Amino acid sequence: MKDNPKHDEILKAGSECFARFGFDKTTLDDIGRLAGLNKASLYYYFKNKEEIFIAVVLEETKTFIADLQHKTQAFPDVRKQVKFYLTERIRRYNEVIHLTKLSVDHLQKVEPMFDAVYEQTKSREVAFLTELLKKGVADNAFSFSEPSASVAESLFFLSDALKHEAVRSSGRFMTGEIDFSSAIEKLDRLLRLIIR
Amino acid sequence: MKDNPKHDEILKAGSECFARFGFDKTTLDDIGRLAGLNKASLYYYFKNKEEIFIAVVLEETKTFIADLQHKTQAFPDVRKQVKFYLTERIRRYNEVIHLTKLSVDHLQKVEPMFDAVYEQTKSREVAFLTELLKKGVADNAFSFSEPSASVAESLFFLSDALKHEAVRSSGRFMTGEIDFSSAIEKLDRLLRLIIR
DNA sequence: GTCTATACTTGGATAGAC
DNA sequence: GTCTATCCAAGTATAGAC
Repeated sequence: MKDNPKHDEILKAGSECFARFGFDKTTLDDIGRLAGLNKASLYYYFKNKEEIFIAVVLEETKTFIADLQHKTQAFPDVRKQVKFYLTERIRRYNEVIHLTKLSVDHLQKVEPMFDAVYEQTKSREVAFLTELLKKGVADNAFSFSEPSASVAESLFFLSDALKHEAVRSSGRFMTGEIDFSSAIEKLDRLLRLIIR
Repeated sequence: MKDNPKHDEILKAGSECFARFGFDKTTLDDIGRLAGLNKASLYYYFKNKEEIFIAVVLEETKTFIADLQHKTQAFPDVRKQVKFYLTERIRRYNEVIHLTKLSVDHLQKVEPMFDAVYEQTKSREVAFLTELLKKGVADNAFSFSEPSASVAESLFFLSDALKHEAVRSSGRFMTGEIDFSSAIEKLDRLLRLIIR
C-alpha cells in the first residue's frame, strides 16, 4: 500500500467489492466505478481480474500476518507461541474463503489463487518461525537435529498441508465455514512429536 | 407457499440466491440450478427475473406482517399497538433493501418493485389496523370523526409516505442502512395529533 | 411442462487512438 | 495513462420442438 496512488485506489475498490459480492459476482465495471477509472484502464495496472483479487488478498494477508506475529509475542512459552502461530494462520484461510463468498462449486477455481498469495508471504512467515525456534533452542526449551530455518520451513509446510487437507475433505458438503478443528488437533499432536 | 410445488421450489431458490447475492448479482442460472430446472423453464412460472424477486419478497413480507401483527397484540394499550405496528413496518423496509444488497445507484431501479409488494399486502395491513382502531374506539380509548377503516387507510398511507421520504432523503450518501429515526419521530408526533 | 436454439445485452479482455 | 472500439463468453429473454 505505497505504490502508485491509482494502483492503491484499485486495490481499495477491489477490496470493497470482493468483500461485498465475492470474486465471481464482482465485475470490472464495479471496481472501475469505485476507483474512478474506465474498466479498460484497470488492465494497465493489473493483468486481469484474478490478479487484482490476488493483490487484494495479499495486501490483507500481509496485514493479518503482521498482526498475528505481534499477537504471538504475547505468549510467554515459545512452544505456545509456535502452536498459536501455526494454528491461527490456518484459521485465517477460513476467513479469506468466507470473504470470497463462493459456493463449493466455484471454490476449486479460486483455491489456486490463495496458494499464490501464501507462496508470496511464505518467506516472511518462515523467517518469523525461524526466529521463534532459535529463541527456543537458545533458551534450552527444545532442540533439533536440523537447523532451525529448516525445521521452520517444515512446520510451515505442515500447517499448509493440514489446511489444504481440511479444505479438500470438507468437499461437496461445505456450508459456509470449513471445520478446521480436526486439522488443528492433528497439528497439535505433530508439534508435540517434533518439538522436544 | 401452497401453489404448484415447482413454483415454490423457484421461490425457495430465489430467496436463497437473492439473500446471498442481491438482485443484480443473482443470475437465472443460479436460481434454475438450485430449483433443479433449466433457466428457460423459469419463464413458464414467472414473467421475468423481476417477478421472481417480487414474489419472493412478497412471500417473506407476508410472513413478516403475520409475525408483526402477532407481536403487536402483546402491547396492552391500543395506542401503543398502533404506534408499534406502524413503526416496525417501516423498519422492515430497511431489512428488505439490505437484503437486496444494492448500491445506491441501483436502488432507484428496484424501489418500484417494493412498492408493488407493499401494494399487494396493503389490504391485509389496513384490515388489521382497522380492527385495532375499532377496538380502541369500543374501549373509549379514542374517537374519530371518520370511520375506523378510513382512518386506518390514512395511517397506512402516512407510514408509507414517511418511509419513502426517508429513502429519498438518504439519497446519494447511503452507506448500507437507511436512517429511519427521523421518519419514526415524525410518525410519532403525527399519531399523537390523529389519535385523540 | 421442460428443454434446445437463438436474439440481444452485459461482462472479461485486447488493440489501438490520443 | 486513460479512453473508445471491439472480440468473445455469459446473462436475460423469447420461440418453438417434444
